[in-house]
Amino acid sequence: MNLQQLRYLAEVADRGLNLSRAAQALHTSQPGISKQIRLLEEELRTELLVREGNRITALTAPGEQALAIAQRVLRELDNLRRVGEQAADPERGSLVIATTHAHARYLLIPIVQRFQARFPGVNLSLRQGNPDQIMQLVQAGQADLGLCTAPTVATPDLAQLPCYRIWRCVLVPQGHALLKKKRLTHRDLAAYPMITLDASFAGGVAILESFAKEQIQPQVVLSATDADVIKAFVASGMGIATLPEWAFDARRDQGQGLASMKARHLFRPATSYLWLQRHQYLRGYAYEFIHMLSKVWHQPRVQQALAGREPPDESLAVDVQPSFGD
Amino acid sequence: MNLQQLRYLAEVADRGLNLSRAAQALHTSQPGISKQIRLLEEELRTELLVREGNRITALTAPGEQALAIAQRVLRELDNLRRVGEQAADPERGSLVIATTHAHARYLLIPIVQRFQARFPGVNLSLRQGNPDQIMQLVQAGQADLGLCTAPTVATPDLAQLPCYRIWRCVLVPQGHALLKKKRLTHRDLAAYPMITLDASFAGGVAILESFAKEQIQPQVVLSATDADVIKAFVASGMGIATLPEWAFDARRDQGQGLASMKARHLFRPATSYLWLQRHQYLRGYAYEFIHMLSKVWHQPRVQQALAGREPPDESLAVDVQPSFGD
DNA sequence: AACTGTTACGCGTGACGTAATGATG
DNA sequence: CATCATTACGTCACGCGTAACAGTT
Repeated sequence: MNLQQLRYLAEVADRGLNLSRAAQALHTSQPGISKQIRLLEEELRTELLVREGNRITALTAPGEQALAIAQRVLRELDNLRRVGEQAADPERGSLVIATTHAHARYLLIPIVQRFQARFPGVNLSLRQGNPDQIMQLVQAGQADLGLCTAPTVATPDLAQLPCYRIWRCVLVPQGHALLKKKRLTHRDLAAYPMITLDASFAGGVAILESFAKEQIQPQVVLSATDADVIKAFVASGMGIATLPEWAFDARRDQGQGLASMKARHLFRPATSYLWLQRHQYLRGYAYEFIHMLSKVWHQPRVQQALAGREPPDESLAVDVQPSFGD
Repeated sequence: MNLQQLRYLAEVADRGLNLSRAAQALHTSQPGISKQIRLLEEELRTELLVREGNRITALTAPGEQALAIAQRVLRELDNLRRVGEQAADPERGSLVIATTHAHARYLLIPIVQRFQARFPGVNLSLRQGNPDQIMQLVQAGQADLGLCTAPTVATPDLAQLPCYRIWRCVLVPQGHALLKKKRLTHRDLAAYPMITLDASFAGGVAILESFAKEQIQPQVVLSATDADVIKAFVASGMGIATLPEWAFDARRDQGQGLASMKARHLFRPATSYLWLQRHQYLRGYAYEFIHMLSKVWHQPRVQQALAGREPPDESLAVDVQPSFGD
């Protein structure tokens, strides 16, 4: 039994049960993979792979379990490496954050700047995606933390830290008829074509549900995953939209022919969460980053949430104060 | 990075940070251990052990974390081996059960017999101890399952499955004055010297608390960890005792000059739990054994409890029906 | 043919054990 | 001097790569 064997098994599974590709990905020879996996099977006295002819078509039942174990072990080895890095140089390393366009563009920019100034040695990278993709990245250990509203699929092994409370406003072109209204209603909005967030975003779904509750059918002409795209469409007169309040920058967006209207009485706030893999070691600066995101989440509380068995209280989510640091 | 290095690290920690003893325990040379640990430290670029002169006196902070990781990895490797064994021969293997004397002697005997008949290839072994020791065995992976009332110390990573509801009876010598009473009271009992379970047993503590609630001070002359010892003392006239109802065998114990009296109105039932290490793979026959213990705990429910984040409902504990299969 | 996985074989690294050295109470 | 840990060194095994082979599409 051998670490390589576990690495090989995991990689083979990752590459669609193709030894050649796994070998390629690991920069090693293909017979080596074959041999080591056979040795592992021999030691366990169990076939892990289903071989048909000269193909591998599936994992056996014990193979599935072995794979799960291998993945856990490999994750722990990653953690061990991080422990070393943390001790060797706490200020140097990398941090991968998976989040949505809107969070990255409007919330993270000032935070990222402060973080970079504080930790110039940390290689910070952002990955964008929809909530499902974000969860997947965090789950797989390809991102250290995720930041987005709750996704449509349940995922185990992820801790869910309430972070921001997101109020929506309504975005209209300047000079739009709605601007004369003192207090918007669902019915007012439904009179105009609407642009929403993609259904993979909780924000998008929540808005639609709030209309459904009023028994009103809004006319959705387009859905997008990018707040800037939505703005551009609204500016071009294609319709009105809802956006997080902090995604509207009065200073700049007014120059683009846009105006925003309060809508807190129409839409309940969404919550965006910080997502962490329970079994992934976090570098010290990752805790610092989280603390910069929300003062609520200092290191001991994060660790408690990671260890804890029930999700933390929703009320820990804080309102976002608009700050355009760019 | 290497499995051996992790094994060595764990063993060194286990042997009081003594390389020589670790080498001895692992049937290998002492310089080998030294070398490998240094290699690991070199790779992580961090000292894991605190060396003073030519002694190792402590683990560094990263060393502590590395040790924890190493232990998790080693546990997973154990699991991997078990997966192999399970697949290779589901009916052959070993099963270690840690429990108290009373459970072993009065509850487990018939179950063990049935289990042995069903799985003659399984090497079943029982380890006795008080609840704290039992938890420790399960926690360390030295026992596959524990069966006892709740211990005095909290332990993480253990799942706690309510199993039995234990009613107590009062044990007196035959012809004892108390036998004339129709319905016992705390005050009646306090008039006689009493023999209790050791304080490390929840049972022992619970009985004393029930007296405390009545503001009555029983006169405890002796505490023991063994139901048979208690019986012997009672038979010899040293005092009266409380015992689980099923620990009194009318057929046999009456011959020994003992009698039992109902006391369900005096003492609330205790709950005994099945304890499982959340991260330890259970062989198929282990689930069978658990099912024999209590029909309530079939495999899917056990697995759910292992994965679940909150302890299962207390009401899953069932009354024990006395059955003396020996 | 192109692509798969397995078997055969030779090479070199690296883990191990023995022996020697160093350090400490 | 007994008891540790570390350094030095020779040996052997094992993991790896190349090459040849075998089974599918």
